[in-house]
Amino acid sequence: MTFKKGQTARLRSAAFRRIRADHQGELAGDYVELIADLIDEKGEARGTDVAMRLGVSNATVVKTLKRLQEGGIVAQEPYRAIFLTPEGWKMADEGRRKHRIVEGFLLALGISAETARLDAEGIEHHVSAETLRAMAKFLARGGS
Amino acid sequence: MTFKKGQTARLRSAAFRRIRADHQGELAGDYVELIADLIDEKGEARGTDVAMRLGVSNATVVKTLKRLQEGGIVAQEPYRAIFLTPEGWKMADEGRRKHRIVEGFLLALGISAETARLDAEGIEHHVSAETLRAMAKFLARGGS
DNA sequence: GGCTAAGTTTAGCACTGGCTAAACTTTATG
DNA sequence: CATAAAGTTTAGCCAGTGCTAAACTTAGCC
Repeated sequence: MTFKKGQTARLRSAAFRRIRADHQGELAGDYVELIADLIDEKGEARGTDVAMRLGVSNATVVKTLKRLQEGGIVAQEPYRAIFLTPEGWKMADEGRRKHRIVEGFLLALGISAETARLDAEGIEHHVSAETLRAMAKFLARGGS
Repeated sequence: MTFKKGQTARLRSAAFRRIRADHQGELAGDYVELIADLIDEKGEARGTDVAMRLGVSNATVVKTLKRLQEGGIVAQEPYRAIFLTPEGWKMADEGRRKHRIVEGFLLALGISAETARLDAEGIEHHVSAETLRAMAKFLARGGS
């Protein structure tokens, strides 16, 4: 996504550009959070578990992990469990924090637990720092 | 995609499945809303305007419009302006309604106008009917 | 130790959504 | 009314994210 600037810098397009950028990081975020959860839960993350929880095939997981590995976010030896690099852990923790706030916020709004979980997963990657702060504040003062 | 290793995995993967489905419709939604806005604003929607506002190239717009045309959402003759089918208008109106609610909700939360606009664009496609209802209700009672 | 089941990776395909460059059509101007 | 400018389309490339089927590795069990 190399947009060489110049007269192409239209204000209106900023939002859509950001969304496309968000989507790029979204998949990485989902993988990393999931891997972190699996490690916390069961001590290790295996490709099959990741595939199952994301609802994709093993092959897709392998391919994606390869990209994430090149990005220095995860580490893995062939046929072995998946680990997170320090960078990966940082990303996972940020993601989980965001997730907690968004889901908690939706619950405070009166959304059902099931929907809150589903919606939070989608919304979490599109929430700016400012909005996240507002949600946290809303939560802190008990949803009013 | 046969995972019967328990309900937990199935439930978790549902969220990610929905997000992938959302993303598919997201692009269509963006195009259609934008085209509707352009028609309302200037009487017609041209490819160049769409490209400019979305921040993508003309060629990308042409290719995407072709798919949307096959989906019966937009109509266009070569070298002419873009129109929406009745289906397209329905989609655009729903999208704009959603958008208004989400953006209004963020403003009511105390988010700045600029951020509200940006975030709403991203969030709008991931908000369930239930959450949208809650946001509308929150708005209706004046943000409390 | 050897077999088999489970788990993992590779290979190859499809589609989406980006891009640039070049060709073509429409429109505006002198 | 001819031609240049603006707008649009086509062609061809690339990367990401999904899939299935087949090959390979690891692990569990006689």
